Amino acid sequence: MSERETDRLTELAKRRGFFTGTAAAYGGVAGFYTYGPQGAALKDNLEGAWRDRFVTREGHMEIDAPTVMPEAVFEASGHLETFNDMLVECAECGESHRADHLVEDHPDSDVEDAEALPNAEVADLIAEFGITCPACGAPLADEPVEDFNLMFATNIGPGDSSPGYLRPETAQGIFVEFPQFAEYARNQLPFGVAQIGRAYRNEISPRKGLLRLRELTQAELEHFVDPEDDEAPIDRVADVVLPLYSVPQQKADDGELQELTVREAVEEGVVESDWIAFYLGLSKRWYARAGVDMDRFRYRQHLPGELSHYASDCWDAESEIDGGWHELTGFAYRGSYDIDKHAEYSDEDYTVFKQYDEPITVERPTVDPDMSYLGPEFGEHTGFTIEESTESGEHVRPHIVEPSFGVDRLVYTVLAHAYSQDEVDGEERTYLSLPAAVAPTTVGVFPLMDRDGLNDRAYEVARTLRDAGLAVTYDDSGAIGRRYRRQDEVGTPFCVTVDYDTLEDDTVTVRERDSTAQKRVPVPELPDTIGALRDDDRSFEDL
RNA sequence: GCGCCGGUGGUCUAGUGGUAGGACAUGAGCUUCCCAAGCUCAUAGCCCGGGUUCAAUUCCCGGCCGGCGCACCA
Repeated sequence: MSERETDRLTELAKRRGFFTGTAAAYGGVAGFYTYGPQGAALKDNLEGAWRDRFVTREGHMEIDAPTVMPEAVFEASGHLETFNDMLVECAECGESHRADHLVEDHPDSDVEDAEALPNAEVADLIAEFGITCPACGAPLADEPVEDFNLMFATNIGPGDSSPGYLRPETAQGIFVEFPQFAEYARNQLPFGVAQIGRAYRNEISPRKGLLRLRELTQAELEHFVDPEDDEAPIDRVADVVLPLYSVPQQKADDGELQELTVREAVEEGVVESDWIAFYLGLSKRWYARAGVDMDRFRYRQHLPGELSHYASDCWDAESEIDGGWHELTGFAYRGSYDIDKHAEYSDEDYTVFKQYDEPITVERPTVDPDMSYLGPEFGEHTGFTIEESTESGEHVRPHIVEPSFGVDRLVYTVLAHAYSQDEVDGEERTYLSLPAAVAPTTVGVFPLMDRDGLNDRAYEVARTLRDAGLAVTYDDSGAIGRRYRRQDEVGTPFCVTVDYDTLEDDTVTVRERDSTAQKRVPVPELPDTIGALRDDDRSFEDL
């Protein structure tokens, strides 16, 4: 898609009600978009499709956690520390730099983790090394080092004694409640907990419409697995071909993708975790059905320096828009990092009890003194004993496999990949070739003429289709061709027209968006037929 | 956050130191028996604040928003 076409998409999105910048009446605010009726419906359908695929059909649990969490949660998760950038601003040119990076990169410096130091100390080091602004060369010695945290801060209740943050990812809402969710899973690994919800990141400079937002929607799945015993069910997706862009390929710098099946990727070790490989396969199929163009799609492995603080390996699903690649989903292998941290910072038990096949006998020191009795009697000389005991299992910390989908980016990709133009009867036509299952409206219903009872009959047909649970738009304004074009622009896959024959034989025409072909269908069959077309149970050609 | 460019009805755009014109879209009506036809009428606009000026949509400064480049993207 050319740059020009992206501009056209943005224009169409605003004009037709997919998305628009928020609060334009007050000058607008960067990084926030409001979905109009079409966009909200599309997004809702994509979320529904995600839920169907990654929750319902996998037997996982879906939960709904708050968007505001107390500070302690993010102390434990590491976001308070690592989601924080140390910035120093040059007084001369105004350029902002990562203060910790400047200190670490200085030739005289042996500091390796400046980010862990207090800001004042980093400022002192800048002065000590005589570090100058990389942009203009002015000394930075007297400039303060300030935190810029990408989390939105707030206060819980009155006053500032109880700080909280808007979550930067939905995941922590799952991790922090892990003990409870494990209980719901009857303490049996593996199990998955999913959540669709908003997350917030106070981006320095949000851009590119829906691709980089300050308030975004994530669909995240945290799959808790036993790293020793649980194997991914890759047989289910073994033959799915993955377009892989691994670290070695990225370093080779020729941009070549490696096309491997899921099974090959695992067996050849290109994708280290069989669980990650499984989700790459499952997701690829799902993306294709959701309307992502598989010719503009790849899985790219994170480079070592790119990995998040919690991840040991990560693959991103990326889509191509306007010649650039954009992340859609991160498939991260988080190890047991998150529940380790919450176990460490809280008093909760973040383990699952794993029963051995055979109980084992161990010797270990036990201490269970009754100090109220022993203390006064023996003073310091309270001892402990070694006892033999039988253990039937052990407490383990599961590893976490996390597919984390950016819903807004998916919406944008699907729209960009659906954007199409062709010519009908010598007239240029713009249409969105959205899959019927995710299109905001499934069927448009029109009277050929707004008279002679056609309108009343058409309205009845629309009513019938709505009663069947279909998303219907009724339109009786202007010429029929104009109404077709309107629906084309919002991606409505089918249009039903009530004409004079309808009054005679109770059939209507069904017109398909992409081909503009038409077929006659009896009205009584219409709800089932349209429903089957939407669900891909029937094809238009076979009508 | 920095630099460059931009901001005129819902959308696209013309133009001006004396408050604006078009196209498309939308609504009403006429016409119209399947793909943005035509006619009539109607609704609707100079991003915000400050400065210069008798007068600012226009010139200047700042802000906000957008595009591009840089930085950033846990």
